[in-house]
Amino acid sequence: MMTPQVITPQQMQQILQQQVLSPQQLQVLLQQQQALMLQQQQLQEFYKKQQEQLQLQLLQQQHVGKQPKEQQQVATQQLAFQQQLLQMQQLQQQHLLSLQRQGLLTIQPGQPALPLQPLAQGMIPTELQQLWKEVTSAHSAEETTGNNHSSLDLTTTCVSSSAPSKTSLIMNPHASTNGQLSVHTPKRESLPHEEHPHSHPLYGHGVCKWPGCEAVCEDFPSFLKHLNSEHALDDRSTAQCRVQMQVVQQLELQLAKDKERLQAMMTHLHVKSTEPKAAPQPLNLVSSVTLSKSASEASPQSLPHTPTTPTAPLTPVTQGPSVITTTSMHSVGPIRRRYSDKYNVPISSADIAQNQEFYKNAEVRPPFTYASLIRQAILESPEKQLTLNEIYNWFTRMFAYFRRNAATWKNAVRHNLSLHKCFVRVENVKGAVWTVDEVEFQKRRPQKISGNPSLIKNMQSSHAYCTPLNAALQASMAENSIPLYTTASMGNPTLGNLASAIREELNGAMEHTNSNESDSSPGRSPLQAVHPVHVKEEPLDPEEAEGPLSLVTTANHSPDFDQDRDYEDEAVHEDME
DNA sequence: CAGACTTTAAACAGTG
DNA sequence: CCACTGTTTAAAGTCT
Repeated sequence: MMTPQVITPQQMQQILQQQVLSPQQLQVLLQQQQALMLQQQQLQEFYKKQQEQLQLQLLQQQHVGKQPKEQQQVATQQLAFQQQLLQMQQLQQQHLLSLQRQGLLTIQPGQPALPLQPLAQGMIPTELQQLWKEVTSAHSAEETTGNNHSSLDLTTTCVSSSAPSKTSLIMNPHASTNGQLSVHTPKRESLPHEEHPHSHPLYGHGVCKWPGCEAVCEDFPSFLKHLNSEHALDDRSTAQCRVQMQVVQQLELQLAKDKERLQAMMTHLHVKSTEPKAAPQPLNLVSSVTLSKSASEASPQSLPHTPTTPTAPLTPVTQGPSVITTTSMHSVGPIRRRYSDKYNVPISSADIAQNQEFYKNAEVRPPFTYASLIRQAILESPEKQLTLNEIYNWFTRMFAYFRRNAATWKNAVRHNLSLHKCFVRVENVKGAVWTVDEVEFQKRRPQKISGNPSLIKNMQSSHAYCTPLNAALQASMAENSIPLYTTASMGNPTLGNLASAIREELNGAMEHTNSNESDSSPGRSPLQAVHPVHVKEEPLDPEEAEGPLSLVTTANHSPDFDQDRDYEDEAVHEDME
């Protein structure tokens, strides 16, 4: 019941500054959001039915094609089909969740979300990196058709090819209200809460399901009261609606794509099912199971004591559509992964910098070693030296992930400082500060980042085993998510710094080449030029909140920003939101 | 398989 | 005594 995807007032402000909806627009959006919930249910049903339908068809095909060999092929294809369908189901949910969170994090309303450009492919947090890679390889052919994000004509794509009449029947099992699947523009009459007097898409299990809310409401009237008071037509709600709208758009876009894909598969099987070539993803039927399993089981392992992810293991992906949890991050990101090994991703500092915004807001574990992060923290400082506490502060400032489990990662930081020769402790007038011995650091560059065992295990279980199956899902996630990350503000002066550090890490990990540009001039990435601010201020005073930096992270209790202890308690606070 | 490396945990000492 | 800092050891896991 944690609500990690809280949208902070500051974020709200930012969003609102971009654009504000008119009440009319808001109305429409509200309806759309409600309809989205319905859509989800309908689509779930639809996919299930569709799957059954497919099985029937394929069985028939088997009967027709007598030869055993042929049957085998068909069976294989069938399985692949089932995978695809399962994928789509999961995709629906995952996508909703993820986008919802991501959208809340970094969406910039004024900016069109649709130009799906691979802006941040190198630095996409955690799985998104993999996702992106797989997208670009597996999905690259699919040119973005997605301008008509608003139309979800299920009836045309999937259905038409094979079983038009039947599918349309099963499409909406509880279509008592709208007869056909009017996914696109929800009709007033079809709103769920009008079907059932006391059911509301924004209300379930005694909690308000307004994105980021989850206030407890004992009964429906109190919920309505809450809804009217807390989510009235104001700036905040407006902005949240905007976000939700983008979520919907992305979902629709993705769905359209996957439908297309499915149709292609179906068409392919229908027309030439005797073709020697097997289905696209013949390998692992288990993977669909594994996917959800790994998502739910691996998470607790990877974040053993992270109060932020309690819902991850507990919330199966098959939850109701309106449930928004940390699962939305799809394994919550604790997967540490190098970007370079398997994929030679060109990495631009822009990518990195843009991604930093993500890490500042999302509790995703940054895919960098402690040593790299520490080094970067130090190099970012005006005098290339930091006290331990300042390093702590940098971590919490720059990475939402490090606002929790302070005992753990702080210990790790200290451990790294002591352990690595590249970190040199210097006695200062005011105490001891830590510096970086760049030579030493470079020495250890060539080796690869391995990272947390459990994390890696997690990654492997979910990636290696499930890769083929996940392709579509991942593709969709990546495709839709990436732009969202990248739209965030670029004004942070330290972006370039971290960017360089990260680039550093990447360079080292990739080729171990040309590693001088970044390390010798830590803050001088192109991005930094835009914002020359930071480096000047408060070399030693951790209490001082640094203007641009603190605004996102401090959300609920900005004054205490630099006191890490607050972050440990943050779970409690955030739950109140 | 060994070695290098990272992460996490924990014990311990010194200091204010 | 406590909290913080810093050092050190150990275990577990990955990667080459």
